[in-house]
Amino acid sequence: MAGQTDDLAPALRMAVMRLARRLRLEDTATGATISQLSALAVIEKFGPIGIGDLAVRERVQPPTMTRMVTKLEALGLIGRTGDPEDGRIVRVAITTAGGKALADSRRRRTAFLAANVVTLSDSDRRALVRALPILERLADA
Amino acid sequence: MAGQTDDLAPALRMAVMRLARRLRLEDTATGATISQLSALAVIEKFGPIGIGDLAVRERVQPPTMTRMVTKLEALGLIGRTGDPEDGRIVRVAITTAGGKALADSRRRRTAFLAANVVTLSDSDRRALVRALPILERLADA
DNA sequence: TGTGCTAATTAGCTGTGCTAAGTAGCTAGG
DNA sequence: CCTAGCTACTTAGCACAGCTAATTAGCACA
Repeated sequence: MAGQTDDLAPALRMAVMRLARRLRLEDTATGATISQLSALAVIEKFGPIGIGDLAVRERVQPPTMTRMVTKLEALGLIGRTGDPEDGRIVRVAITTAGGKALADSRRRRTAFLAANVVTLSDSDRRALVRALPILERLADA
Repeated sequence: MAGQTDDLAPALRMAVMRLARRLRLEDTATGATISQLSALAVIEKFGPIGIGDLAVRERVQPPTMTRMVTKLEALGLIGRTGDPEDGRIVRVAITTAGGKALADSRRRRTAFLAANVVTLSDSDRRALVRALPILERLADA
């Protein structure tokens, strides 16, 4: 048992990286990429939001977010609006097309994982449900 | 309960991607990158291995692996050797420098996750231990 | 011999991360 | 008022890692 928990961090690390890479592959049909859609989801949730705040939430440097925002805007999925009170701030908000794309892609992107999740036993699924908030906490640590 | 499991796939997807991105950031001091070290670990484990097999194991296309191998060789972490029986095959094996680098980096790379894992309750840790093989299975599905 | 298959590579594209440096706007002190 | 410094974003340029398409080299077999 000691060995199990001692090895937990490296094993978890490897499993998460592998699964992430696997999930990344299941994208591609969408037009937008995983990272773009992740940012889009944050934009949808947190309304008109500044580039810097968005970068912090996505744990990315501002220039990276500028580039992603530029691409999302070119795709018509978001709109840039200036802040009326502070001319330095550029706020971005999701468009109706963006919301639709997000909903569509959510369904599609989840398909691979869902298809495999349904093959799990109830016990395994419960274990994942239990582990999920812990993973989220680790990601935000 | 139904809601929990219905939402499992998308929520898990998001958590895994976020954690993976976070882990990627904790690298960088190493000299080699996450992907390179991941490949290096496979090379260490599976001895002299062909580029194609390596690519399959890492779920990557052959050209990607060729490039990574080239870089690892330039760093002196692996060596290329031809297969005596089949001239098409290029086998790679880890060097002593590579083994050392791998051991060093494993310690370092795991630090972030380990540091946060120790703050978890025993119950949470057990939940992760339980979920780990399931994540691995999903990654390999 | 030569045809077809396999393994690896090369070439070139895209996306995503970074840092450094530049621009535009706000804010506070003189 | 105006300038000095700070903040927000952008631009420019680098590296890595994924991909596909096309090429090179070697094997196998008729």
